[in-house]
Amino acid sequence: MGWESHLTAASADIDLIDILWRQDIDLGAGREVFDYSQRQKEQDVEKELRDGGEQDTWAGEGAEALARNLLVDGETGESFPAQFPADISSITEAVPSESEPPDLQNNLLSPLLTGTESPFDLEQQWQDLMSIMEMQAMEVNTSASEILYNAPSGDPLSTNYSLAPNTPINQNVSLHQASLGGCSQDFLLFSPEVESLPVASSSTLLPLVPSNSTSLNSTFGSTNLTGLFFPPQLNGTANDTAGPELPDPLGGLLDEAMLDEISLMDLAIEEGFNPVQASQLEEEFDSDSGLSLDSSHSPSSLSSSEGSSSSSSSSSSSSASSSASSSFSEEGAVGYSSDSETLDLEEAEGAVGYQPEYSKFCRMSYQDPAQLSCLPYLEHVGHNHTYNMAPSALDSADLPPPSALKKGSKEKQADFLDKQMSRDEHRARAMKIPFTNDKIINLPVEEFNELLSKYQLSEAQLSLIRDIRRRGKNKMAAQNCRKRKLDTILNLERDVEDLQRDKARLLREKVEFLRSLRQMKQKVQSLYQEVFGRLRDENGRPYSPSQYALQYAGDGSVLLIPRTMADQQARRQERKPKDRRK
DNA sequence: TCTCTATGTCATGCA
DNA sequence: CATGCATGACATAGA
Repeated sequence: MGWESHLTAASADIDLIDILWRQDIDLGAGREVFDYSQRQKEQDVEKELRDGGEQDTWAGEGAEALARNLLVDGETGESFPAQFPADISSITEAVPSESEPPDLQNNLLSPLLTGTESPFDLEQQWQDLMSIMEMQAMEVNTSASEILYNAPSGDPLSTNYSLAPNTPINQNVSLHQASLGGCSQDFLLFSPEVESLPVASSSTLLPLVPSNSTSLNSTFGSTNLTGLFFPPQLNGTANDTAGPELPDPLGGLLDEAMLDEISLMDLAIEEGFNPVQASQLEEEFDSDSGLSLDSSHSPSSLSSSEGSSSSSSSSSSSSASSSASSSFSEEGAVGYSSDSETLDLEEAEGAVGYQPEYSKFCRMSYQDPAQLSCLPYLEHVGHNHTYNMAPSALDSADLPPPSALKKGSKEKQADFLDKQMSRDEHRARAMKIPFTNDKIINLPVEEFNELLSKYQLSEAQLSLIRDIRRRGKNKMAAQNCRKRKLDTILNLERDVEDLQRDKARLLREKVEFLRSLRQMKQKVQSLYQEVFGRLRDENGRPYSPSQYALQYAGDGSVLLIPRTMADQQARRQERKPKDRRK
């Protein structure tokens, strides 16, 4: 499909979003940029980013163009701002197309062409170019539907790039052999639309291939160089004239899944990374982390695999749990807080088992403290069973409650002590249990059984003791459990923070990679212009960029092919990744 | 009075 | 099987 049709539709079309996104892959712009629900919010950000300079322009230009109907490349979906560096704009204006008059091509000069440039320099540049292509091949080759790059493993310079034997224009002209005119003033730049060439067009082919290796297969598997060589600005100039859409081979360097997350986050990072804002943005990105998310921001880009912190957190929490448990044990907390509930004698005499309702119905004015003080177990009443109260605090906390002001000091104290006792302590007192709850609960089983054997206890007393022990242990267990749970939550929060930091760092690195990738593309582009501009036909005249283009074949050869064939091939190959995407 | 938090307790499962 | 521990669920007190 052509880009124009989509652009004219210009509505919220998913296909258009896909296209724009794909074409902006090499620009570092994520799919989110094209999300219409998000676009409005992002426009301001993008505007700021664009204003920030050329470095920041590329990231959001697709969406910007979509929103403003700016110039958008019909092939790549890439828009370009009106202001260009002079050299770039001159190039883009002159990029030839079928509808452009040929004389426009004369405006183009390779910016790198100089009369003093030595052939060695050119070779060096060509070597660089081939190296880049090889890198590209390694990344792109894995995709069957992707344009095939079968870069030669050998030294690129050792490759003999020659024209196909049956080309009507020239035969066996390698790039080395091609007459490299010095600084031709009327050097014509090529058009960026060219991508590749169909097999059937071999008769019109002008392959620059390694010696006799120009198989049609390799030609078929050739790769668009123009998308690689031309920066988005250049591609954008073909908007009005060009037909075929051109996938960017270098886009294959970037995993789609990875690029899915490029968006506001990246932009924010590139603007000047703010960890706090980044974290907030990440939360909006994130669909699975359980954090506050806004899926409307990027419905199509939500990566389904936000790093789960379960593993790390579980390990850390488990360790924390053990530490928490041990630390808790060190506290020796018994967990007896104030509880004024007590049992009456009736219960004390007749209680067989613990009845929770008793504490509600039997709230009573217990026995006279003076009497209780005579009981042997009362010597332990003052024992600090308060779970979270320091002994000194307990000792000094003898302020009587207002209700007890009229009572005697002894009574007040007893009342207070009574309130410090737990229900089980009250029950134990009521049942005349001859040892402390602390012992009941904390003694080891053997010692506990020994203790029980020392006394003649009724069945009711034994039952209560067992209940006290059970409840006491469970109380501590509950406290440990809650502390563990709290620690787990804290560890998870810490893990989330760490992961957010890691994510922000990775995004930062990604932006840097994209930036360097763009620079590399620009370099390759200039090298392409350099090489193409120095090619000469049998009459010593340069090839017209509107009619020919260089094409990188899978076997490492470079072909000089007619643009019409390349356009057809480009259309054919453009459909593949799109179908694959669906 | 309602809500929230801390704590105790029970039931249950596991070791 | 008894015991202890862990934990979810519920109840309750108190701020």
